[in-house]
Amino acid sequence: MAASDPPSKARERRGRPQPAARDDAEREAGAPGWKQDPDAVRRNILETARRAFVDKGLSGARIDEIAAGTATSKRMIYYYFGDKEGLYRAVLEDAYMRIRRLEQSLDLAALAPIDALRTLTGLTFDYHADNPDFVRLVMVENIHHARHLKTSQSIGALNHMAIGMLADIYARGLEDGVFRAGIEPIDLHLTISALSFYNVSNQSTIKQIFGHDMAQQDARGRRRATVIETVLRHVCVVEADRSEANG
Amino acid sequence: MAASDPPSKARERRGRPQPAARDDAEREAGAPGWKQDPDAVRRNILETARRAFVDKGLSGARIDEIAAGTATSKRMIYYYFGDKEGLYRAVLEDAYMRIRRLEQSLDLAALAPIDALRTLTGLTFDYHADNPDFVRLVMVENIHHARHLKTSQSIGALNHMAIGMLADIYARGLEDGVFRAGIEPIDLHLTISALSFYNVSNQSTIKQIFGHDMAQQDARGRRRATVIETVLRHVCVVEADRSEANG
DNA sequence: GCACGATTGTACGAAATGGTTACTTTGTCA
DNA sequence: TGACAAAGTAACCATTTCGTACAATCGTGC
Repeated sequence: MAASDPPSKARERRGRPQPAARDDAEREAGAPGWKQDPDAVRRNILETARRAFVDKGLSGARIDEIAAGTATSKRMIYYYFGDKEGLYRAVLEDAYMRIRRLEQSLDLAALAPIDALRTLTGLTFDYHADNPDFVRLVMVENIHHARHLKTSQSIGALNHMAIGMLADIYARGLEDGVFRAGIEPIDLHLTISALSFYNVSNQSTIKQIFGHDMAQQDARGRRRATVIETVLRHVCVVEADRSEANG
Repeated sequence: MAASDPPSKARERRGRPQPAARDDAEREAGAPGWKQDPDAVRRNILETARRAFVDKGLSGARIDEIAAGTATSKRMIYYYFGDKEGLYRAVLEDAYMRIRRLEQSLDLAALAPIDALRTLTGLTFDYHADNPDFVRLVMVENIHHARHLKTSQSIGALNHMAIGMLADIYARGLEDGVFRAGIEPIDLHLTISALSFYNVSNQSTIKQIFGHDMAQQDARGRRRATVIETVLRHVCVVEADRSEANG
């Protein structure tokens, strides 16, 4: 196997190759030297690819277009990611890693159950609205029956901890007597997710059919409040203080 | 323009061509004669194409595969639909026509506001669950930024009447004093839609990540009740009789 | 039954696309 | 300074895929 071969899994495992990459600034300046920064090249490719997959879907995205959008070349895409599916899987894994990191940074134990639920719902809503790329990637993956999620090593045993957090909040709320009994945490998660996800995923068709632009700031703000209110009303025993919903 | 040319719009408008098509039964029997049934051929193509687009997306679906799945040939696809996008648009239009027809057949004026809302929500949930193809088509269309919805003549001014019905139900509920004030019908629609849609659209990833199969009958039934309950709790002034949700 | 036009299967072509090879450029160290 | 290895590029190749030309087939009116 020559050095210029596309990296096999064995090769990748053995040790990370050290390709050189022009730093963007240096490249534009036309400076003769470049820094060796494989990670930057990887990230650059990943970001460009994400935009493409998110915009056109897996089959719709074109490797040549992605290559043209990067600071490097098609050769490097195959060098780092093997093939189109490998690139897509890397993009997907990256997206899930991010949301996982965010979840891990959350600590709602200090808040009262109702406030914790309000906060978690608001954050979930905001995350979706602020990261349409993530939403669209998940859409694409669902179109493909989550085939890549299945085969991905790193996402395989992901098991979002959102459920764990929700279960915790819910248990505390039950104990305090502010939440009603008989609700499954997964069900609660589905409700929060659905209301947050749909707002981004179906923006285009909704706008087209109803002329209602959910991306607009004020529409988004109002919708956010409604979603939080809906979730609280669903869980709370009595109509608790949900005057103004905030994160 | 020769007779074998793909039909231009002008030609289609001038008069429907009358292609012959073997009836499935006759074809399998190897009978020499066939009935001329262009509509059946059209429907057959449309149905096969829908399955393909729904399964692989717009770019992922292959014309040759679709042709192989029909009772007729690729030639006829181009004969009737011009090109791949034309075929896709026809599939999309067909899907929206169906849901529109369903909506028009609804008459909830006879029901009390709460019952009407309960019924409408249940029907919406059921329609989505029973027609995953429709849901996936809308997903695909959203991936493509509703580009084809924009350019479609027949869907252009669709303006779902679901909003109108909701507005009516809501107004009556307000009058009766059972619904609280300050809710936008469009907002209500978004909530119902989101909760119904997500359950189908994200089935694959949810199952993969949480091991929760939303297609399962009992899970679906429980979810249905939850969705109805959520909507009612959102709208009703007090916790109305929502013991067991039924359509 | 026969001619004619409508309908359909086959085989093909051109463009696009994923993937690879051969070669140049750049950094480094004796 | 010059040779060598690592990194990068552009041209290339094989295959797929959309779309079409052509001729064979079939129903229908005379």
